[in-house]
Amino acid sequence: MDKTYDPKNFEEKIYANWLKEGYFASKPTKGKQKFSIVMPPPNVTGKAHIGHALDVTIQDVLTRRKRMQGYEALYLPGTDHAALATEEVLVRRLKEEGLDKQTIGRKAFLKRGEEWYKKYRGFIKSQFEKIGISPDWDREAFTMDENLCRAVRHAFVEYYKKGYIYRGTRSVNYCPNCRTTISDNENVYVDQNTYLWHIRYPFVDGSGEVVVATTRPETLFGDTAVAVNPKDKRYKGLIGKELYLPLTNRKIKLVADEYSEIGFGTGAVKITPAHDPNDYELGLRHNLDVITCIGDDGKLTEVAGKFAGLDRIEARPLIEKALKEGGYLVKVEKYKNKVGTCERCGSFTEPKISTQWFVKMKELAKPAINAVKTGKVKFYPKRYEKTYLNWLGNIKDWCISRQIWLGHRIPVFYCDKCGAQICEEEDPKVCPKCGYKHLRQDEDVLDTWFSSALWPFSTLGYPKQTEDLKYYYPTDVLVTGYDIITFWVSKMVFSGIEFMKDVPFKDVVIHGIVRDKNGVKMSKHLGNGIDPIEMIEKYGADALRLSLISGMSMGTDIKYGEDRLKDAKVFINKLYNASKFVLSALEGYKEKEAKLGEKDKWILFNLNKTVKEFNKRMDKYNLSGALSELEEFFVGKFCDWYIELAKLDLHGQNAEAKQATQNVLSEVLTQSLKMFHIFIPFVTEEVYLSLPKHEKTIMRSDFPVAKARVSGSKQIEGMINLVKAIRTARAEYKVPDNKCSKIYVQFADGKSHHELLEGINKLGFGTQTQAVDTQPSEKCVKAVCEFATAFLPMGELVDEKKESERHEKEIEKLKFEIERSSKMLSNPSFVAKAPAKLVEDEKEKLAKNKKLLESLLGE
RNA sequence: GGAAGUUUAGCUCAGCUGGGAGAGCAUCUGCCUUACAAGCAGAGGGUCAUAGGUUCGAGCCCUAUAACUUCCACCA
Repeated sequence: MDKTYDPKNFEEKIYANWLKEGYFASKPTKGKQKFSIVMPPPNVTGKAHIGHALDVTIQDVLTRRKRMQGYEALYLPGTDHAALATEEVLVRRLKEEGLDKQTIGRKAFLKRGEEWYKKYRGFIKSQFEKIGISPDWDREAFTMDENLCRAVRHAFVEYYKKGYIYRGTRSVNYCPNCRTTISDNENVYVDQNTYLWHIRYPFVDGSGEVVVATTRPETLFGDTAVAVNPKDKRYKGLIGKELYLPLTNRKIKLVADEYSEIGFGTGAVKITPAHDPNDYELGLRHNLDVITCIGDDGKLTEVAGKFAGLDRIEARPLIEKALKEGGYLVKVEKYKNKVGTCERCGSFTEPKISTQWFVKMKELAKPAINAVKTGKVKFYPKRYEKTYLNWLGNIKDWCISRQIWLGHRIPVFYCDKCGAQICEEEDPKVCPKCGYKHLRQDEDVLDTWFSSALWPFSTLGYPKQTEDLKYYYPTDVLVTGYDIITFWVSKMVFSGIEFMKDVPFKDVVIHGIVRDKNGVKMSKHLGNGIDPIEMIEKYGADALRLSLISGMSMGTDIKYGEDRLKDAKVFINKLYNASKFVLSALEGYKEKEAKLGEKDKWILFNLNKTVKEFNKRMDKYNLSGALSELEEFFVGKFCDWYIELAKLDLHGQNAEAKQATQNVLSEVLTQSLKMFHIFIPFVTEEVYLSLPKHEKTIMRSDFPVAKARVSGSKQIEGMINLVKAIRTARAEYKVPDNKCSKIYVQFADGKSHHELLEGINKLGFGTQTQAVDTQPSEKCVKAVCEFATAFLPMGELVDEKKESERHEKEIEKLKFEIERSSKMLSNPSFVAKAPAKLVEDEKEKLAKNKKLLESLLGE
C-alpha cells in the first residue's frame, strides 16, 4: 500500500482486474438462491449525470451485498434508445448539412440513427465503469437490439390480438417549431401575463349578442360553437340560436354544456374543437365540426381569410385590431394564466387533434393495483405507493404512438386495396384477405416507454422462455427515482403481469433527485450541474459513491455540493490510514489462537452489534443509516479507542496479549472492510488484498453475519468514561495536551484493575497511573465517573476555589438527576402504566446516583 | 383545483414501537502523541415552525395555522 491515499493509484487497475476475472458475471445456478436487479436504462448516447451516479450506486450497493451473502447475484445493465432525444439530435445535424428528414427519406435516416447508436454505444458504459459498479456487462442490453425488438413486437401483437390496442383521436401537444408532437411531460406550463379579450358574437336574427371571453382570439376562425352553462339564467331560451362568427360570415350555434362555468367571464365560451382539448371533447358531445385554423407550421390556415399565412402569435394583434374596427371587441382585461411550452425549444405548443394508437388501460391497471395493495410489490418508502395507486386509479388510455421515425415502428400494415389491417409477428408480404402485394406499414413509432415497460423480462430473453427468464424473473428489487413511478414503474408492473403472469419485481426502492447545494434542480441551462466523472477525477470513485450515499434519505431529494465529496474523501483517508496502521501491526503475523483481553472482547462485542444493526438497516434499504452506523463504529470505537489501546499490547512484553491483539485487529478490519466494500469498493479491495489473510477478492468473500451472543466488557466502558472525565477536567484547567501528570485512580468497586492502568495512563495524558484506596493527600484535580474517580496531582495548577466549584456543580447535577428520578417514581401513574423495564431502569439509576452523591458529599 | 413531502444546532441532515435532543461540517481552545494536521483532545451552540389536543410522559400521535418544495390535473 502507498503511503498516502490516492485513488488514482489503484481504482482503474482494480476495476480492470475485476473485469478480467469475470467477478461480475452471473448465470443460472441450480441450488443457489438468486438475486436479480435490472438497471434502469439510461439514454444510450447520453452522458452520465449525477442522478445516474446515485441510481447505479444504490443498485450496486445492493447487488454487492447480496453477492457477498452468497446469492447468485445478477445486475443487468442496459441502455435505452431514447428515440425523441436522439431524433432531435439527428435532425439538427441534418440541418447543419443543409438537409432534412424528408429529403433523405426514412431508410437513410434510420441508417444514420443506427450509426449514431453504434458510435456512441459504450460511451455511457465507460462512464459507469468509472463509478465502479458491478453489472454483468456481457449481458448489456439495448432497447433496439434484435431480441428486444422481438419482445416489443410480440407484446404489441399480443395486446393487439386481445383487443387492448386501438386507434383513436386525441388532443396532443404539438410544437410548431420542432414540427413534432411532444409528450405531456415535455410540455411545460409557464406563467404568463396576458389578456382576456371579450368579443361580441351577434345573433344571426339580429336579436342581440353573446359576449365571450378568450385568451386566444386568433383561434376564432376555428370556432364551431359558443357554449354556455345550461343552468345559466342569462342565456335561458337562447340555446340553439345561431350566431355570426366575427370577421367571417360563418354561422355557429349557441350550445348548452356543463363545461362553461357560470362565474367565469361572461359565462359564455367560444368552442374551438381543433385547438383545445376540452373544446374537442365538448365538440364530440355536441357533434360539432372540427375546423383547423392553425397549421402544423404554426401559421393560420386559409379559413382565416386575409390572415392566412400569418404566424399565430404575430396574427394576434392584427386580429385584435380587426375586431376593434369591426366593433366586436367589448373590452380587454389583464389576465394571468399558464401556457404550454416546448421543453426543448421553449416555443409555445399547440394542442392538436390527431389520430393516435392507444392501449386500453382499465383492465390492465386492475391487477397492477392489486399487486401493490396485497403487498406483492412493496415500495420503499411506502408513501410512494400512493403516487402509484392514484395514477393507476385514475388512469387514462395510454397513447403509444409517436410521430417520429426512430424507434420501434408500429407493426400494423394496411391494405389499400381492401382496407384490411394486419398485425402479426412477422411482416406480411401479401394481404391475407385479398392477396394485394403492396402493403403499407403505419408511419408512427412506439412511445419509448413501451419498450421500457418490458425491460425486466425483455432483457432476460422474452418472448423466448429462456433459462435466464425462468431463473431470474421476477427480479428482486427495482431502484429508481420518484419522478418516473408513473411513467415507468407502473407500466412495468402491468406489463409484467400481462405477459409474464407475475410482477416484475418485489421491492421498489425510490430515491430522490440530486439538486445543487441551494436545492435547485441541476440543469444544463443553469450550469449548476456536477459532473460525476469530473468528480471522480478529482476525488476518486469511492468518494463520489460515499458522498451520494451518506446523508441520503431514501425518497427525498439530496442537496449536493462539492463539500460532500471533500468530506467523503476525508473519511476514506481515515479508513486508509487506520488500515495502514493495522497492516504495520500485522507484519510477520501468524494466525494463532490467543486468550482475549478486555479491550478485545469490548471491540468484538461492538463489532458484532454493528454487524447486526448494519444488516438490519440494509434489509430495510436504509443505506445511509447502515453506513453511518458503520462509520461511527469504525472511527468512534475502533480508531479512537481500540487502536490506541492496541498499541500498548503490540509494543508490550506479553506475547499472548500481542497475539490476541493482532488477531482482533485483523478480524475487525477485515469485517469492517467487507461492510464498507459495498459502498466504497476500490479502497476496500486495495486494503483487503494487502492483508496477511485474504481470499482472491473482497467482492466474492463472505459478508459479515452477526453472532447470537458475544460477551462485552464493562471495565472498558468504565475506563472510557473515566478517561473522558480526565480529559474534560484537564481541559477545564486549560492544561495543554503536552503537559502530563500522575494519575491516581480509586475504583468504585474497590478493586485495583491493574490491566486498565496502562491504558488510562496513555489515554488520560498521564506520566504514571496507579490505583489507590483512598484520596491522596496531595492537592488534586478530581475527575469523577460512576466507575472510578481519578485524582490528578497538578500542584500549583490546582485551584481550590475552582475545585470546590466543580465539586458543587457535580453535586448539583446529581441532585437534579435524583430529583427527576424520584419525581417520576413517586408518580403512581408512571409506575402503573410505564413499561416495567423502564421503571426498573429508573430505579437503578436513582440508586446509583444516590450512591455517587453520598461519596461526593462525604469529601 | 387535487395529492404528497419538508420545517430539529450557523449549514447538511439523523432521530426506530411515544420513555432524558444526536452526527458530520463550520466556530472556539489546546496539541505536529511513532496510522492519519485530510489528524487528535476538549468546548460552545436547540422554545424540535406556530397554536391547541390526547397521554403518567410528545421531536414522534391527533386537529388547525404558516412557510417552502414536488407531483398530478388545468378554466375559457
